[in-house]
Order: sequence, then C-alpha cells, then structure tokens
Amino acid sequence: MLRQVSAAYLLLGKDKFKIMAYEKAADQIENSTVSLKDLWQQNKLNSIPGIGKMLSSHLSELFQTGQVVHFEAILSQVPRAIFPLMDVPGLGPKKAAALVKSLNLQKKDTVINDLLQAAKRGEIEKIGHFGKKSQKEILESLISYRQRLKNKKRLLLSQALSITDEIMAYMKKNSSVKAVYPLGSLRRMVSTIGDIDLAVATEDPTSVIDWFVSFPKKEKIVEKGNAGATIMLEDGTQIDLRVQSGRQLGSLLQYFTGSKNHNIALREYALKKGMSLSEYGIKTKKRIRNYELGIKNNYNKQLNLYEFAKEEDFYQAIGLPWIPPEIREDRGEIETAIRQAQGILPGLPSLVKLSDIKGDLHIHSNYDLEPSHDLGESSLEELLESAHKFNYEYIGISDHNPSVSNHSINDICSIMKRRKKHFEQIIASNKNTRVKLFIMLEVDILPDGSLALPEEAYEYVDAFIVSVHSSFKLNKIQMTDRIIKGLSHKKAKILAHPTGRLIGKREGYELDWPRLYNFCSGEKKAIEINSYPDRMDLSDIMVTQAIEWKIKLIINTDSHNSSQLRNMKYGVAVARRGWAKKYDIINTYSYDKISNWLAM
DNA sequence: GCCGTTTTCGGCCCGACTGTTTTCAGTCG
Repeated sequence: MLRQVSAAYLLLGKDKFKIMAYEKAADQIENSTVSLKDLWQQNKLNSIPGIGKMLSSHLSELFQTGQVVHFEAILSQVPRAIFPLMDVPGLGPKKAAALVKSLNLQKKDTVINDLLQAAKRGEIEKIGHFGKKSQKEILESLISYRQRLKNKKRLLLSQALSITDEIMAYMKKNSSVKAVYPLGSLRRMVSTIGDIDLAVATEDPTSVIDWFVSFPKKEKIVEKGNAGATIMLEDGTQIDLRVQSGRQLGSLLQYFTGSKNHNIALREYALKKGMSLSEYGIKTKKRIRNYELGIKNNYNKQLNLYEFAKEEDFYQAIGLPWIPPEIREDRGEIETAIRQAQGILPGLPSLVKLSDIKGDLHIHSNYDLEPSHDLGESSLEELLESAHKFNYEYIGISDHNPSVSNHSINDICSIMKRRKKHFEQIIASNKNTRVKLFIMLEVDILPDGSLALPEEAYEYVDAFIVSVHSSFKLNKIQMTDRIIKGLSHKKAKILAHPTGRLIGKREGYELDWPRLYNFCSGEKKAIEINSYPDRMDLSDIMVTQAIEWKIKLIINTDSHNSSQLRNMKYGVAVARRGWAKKYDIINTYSYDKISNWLAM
C-alpha cells in the first residue's frame, strides 16, 4: 500500500523526498523482523526507522478501521489499473500510467492481458516516447512475467550453488578472468535465491563480458554494458555479472554482496562522515589524509577516488570492522559495528562456523524398523564412515518410529530392542572409526499431543527427537498444546523442523511461538535448525528470536543418505544469518557434554 | 515524510543501462 501511495505521489508530481520516504518505509517494513501488527499493539510503530509521526498514525488507522482515508484519497486520483502493471519488470509508475491513459486500460483485473493484446496489435509504438523497441521489450516482459507467475519460484540455495559452480567453471576458462566471486544473496547464504550475482576481477572487461554473454546455456541477453551484463537461462534464472579491475575489487565485493538495505544504511552512515561510497571506492568532499582512513597508497588522483583492493580495507576506511556477509541485512549489524568501533560491548558476534560442528543427531539409517514414514538409504556403517570424514565426534541415528497401526505394543518393543542390539554390535565390531553413537528416534507427535509409541518402547533409545508429520491445519492453540505436550516427555529433547515449512510448497503451521519459546527455554529443550535444503527450518529470523529467549539450538541434516551429511553447511548458514554464536548451538559441544544434556 | 553527538532546518545512497531524447527520463538493484 505504501508503494502504491508512493507511485501515486510520483504521478501527482509531489515532492521527490516524500516519495522516497514512502518507499523507505515500505522497505523497512518488508525487512522488519517483527510483525507490524505486534508493534502497533505495543504502540511502538515508530520504532521502525523511516516510520515517523505521520505514517504511524496512518498505519494505526489501517489496523483500527481496515483502511486509511488519506491513502484512499490519494489512490483515487490515479487509475487503479497501473498497479498490476508496475509489477512487470521494466514498467514503473510513469510508463504504466502512460500506457493506461493512452490505451484506455481501465480494468485492473485484466490489464496485463489487455496490454499484451495491445502490444501484439502494434498500438504501443504509436504512443509518444515509446517506439518499436519499447513495444518489443514490453511484449517480451509481459510474456515472461505471465510465465513466471505460473511457475513462480525462487531457487533453493543448494540449486543456485550448483548452477553457480557451473558458470564459474565456465568463466574461469577465459584467460582474462583473474578471479570470479559469487556475490549477492548467494554470498549472504539466503535460503532462497532470486538471481545469481557474479563479480569478475579483470583488466580486460570487454572480452570478459563478451565471454559471459556467450555462456552456452544462455536463453537471452537481458542487458549488456561496459560494467557488466545480465543473461537469462532457459528456466528463467537471471545471472548478473559485474567486472572491475583488481584495484577496486574491495568496494565491488562490498557493493555487490548487498543486501540493498545494508548498502543504503552503510552509505547513509558514511555520508554523515563526509564520505560518499560506491562500487568504485570512496569519494570525500575534502582531501582526507591516508592515515585517517587507516590505509596507505590507495588514492587515485585522476578520479579523486580512494580505491580498495580488499573488502576489509573498505570497511576499515569508514571506521568499521568487517561485517560477515550473512548478517548484512540492515538488522542492526551496522549499529553494532559502530558500537564495536567505539569500544562498546557487545560487538559483532563471533558467528558459529562449520568447523565448530562436532556431530549430527538427526540422521535416518536404512535399518528397517517398519516405520510409517520413509527409511534412510545408508547403513549405520556407511553413516559412521561419512561422519568420520567430517571429523565428527558423534552422531545420532533418529529413524522414524515403527508404524503403530501395523504393530502391537509387543511387536514395537521387540523391533526397538532388535535395532538397539544391532547398532551396538556394529559399534563393538567397528574398528575404523571413533565416532560415537547415540541411539535415537524421530517420534511423531500425534494431533492430540500424545507420542506415537508406547512408553515401553523408549527404553531402547538414549533420547529422541519429536516432530509433526500430520494434521498441519490445527489452530494456533491446539498446535501449541500439541507440541508442548509432545516435548514434555523426559527423553524428548529436540523439536525437529519446528515450523513444518517446505520452501515453495507448504507454509509452516500456526503456532504460539512465544509460548513455545518460553517452554523450551524453561525445560531445556532444544529446537532444531534443519539443514535439508527445502526446509531450512527454523528460519534465520526465528533463530535470532530463539537466541533472545536463551533457547538451545541444534543444527541437524535430517539426512536420508550418507551423502546428505554435507548439507550441514546450509543449516550453519541459517544459524549464522540468525547471529548464532558457537555456544548457542549444542552440537558444537563435546561428546561428554552433549551426552550429559541428552541424559538430563 | 523522516531525521539529528557538528543540524529541529535542510538535508535525504549511488550508479548502470536502455530508449528516446538532442541532453535526459525512467527503471532497476
């Protein structure tokens, strides 16, 4: 709504900075880690930067009455049909308004198709300031927009990384390419990736750009210039390339890593110190001596520009410590970095690293205990061997519980007993590894909150994980009661894939999170960060919340195959994005320490 | 409209690319 008002203001010729203020408020709300409605209820709307007296009163009105009289008055002065058009790449408020007016497009529900037909009939090129090329571009953009709406999807991080490997290998074949870096949301390790951003250091930009746009899997060249280019692959994925000389690489890496909001906030901060930041370096109004920037010999006299080959030096020049890419989201990292530079604690967190991880407690083996869900594909021996390669101290095998409908209580207990014995024999005879084993289980929490197995069955496990695999549609209260009840068993230590989301397929279920956090915090239950690429569950923002509640977190892979143990890096990425430190994550603990916790 | 350890007035991130202009406007990230 704020964006629509902003567009309307633009068309009505209002002050440019008022328009920007609305855009900024919209950005900040989108980027906010707390719900706007919660803030409103606490009367703290203007705790969001960019929302002041006026906007918070408008938003209060929205929450109270469902609409804002002032917004409606503004929006009624522009044709509504422009707003759907503004979602189409290449069309902004001005072009959308010109098209709607000239072609008399009134109906906002059909405007996309109406414009498409008009383009096909050749009516756009007749409008002033539009030409043949614009018409062609708009037509193509409309078609691909409709296409993408149909199979609308962002890439999973894992998918994006595999495409990126391919194109990076291709780029490296060009001898002018000195180095190539995956940047943007990829470098920040966001769970889903919109487009792929690459930077290349080179002294011969033209040849590198020509090479890039000749990538074999390219569907079309979206744009091409002196500084870079954009191509689109067959599946609609866009790849942006920027090229620059090594002398300016530091500022390019910084700029192209983003996020957009981080960069804006950083530039605003620097500007107050008289420094103007860009991907090329830093410009200052008056000549600053090198030592004031903390850097030597980086002043380019011809361009009146300070250049930085290293990203660390770029941050240092602004007076800040280097900020890890995963937390560059304008969620407080700049303020924290400023405080750190002033010697005020706590500074930026020392984020958990992949090498800190000492084990993985959510792994499915191929031992057939006749479960209601899927078995794993690898044997315990294979899993131990894989864990050994990662230098793990321990793993936990958390197979799905035996199906209840097909077995009597006695059957279940004998299956569980057999499995325990089988695992213990393997461990006893396995001389190849010192990886220790926890015999665990992943137990369904049934809709009424009871656990799937009878009490006697838990005698044969060290501890177990609980999770929800059915009845996702319970209401908030029922679902929260259910999970808390399930977690209340003494041996239930971990809540697995806590939101139940499947990225792009299923939203998480309704849950009273503060109540669950409070329970887990008090009862010392751990919440899982599930590393499975389409789960990534908890999300980064919820990791931050859980840490604020002093909840123990554990990063598991939910592997169904020994090769999936390597997915741990995705869960670690989520944890890092949520500002998790080593000791927020319990599988950084030694075997003894985690063993004690499991037995608690 | 928002915001403030140099400001309650006077600023507001910065640059690339495209198409249509004849020096720039619109859009994007």
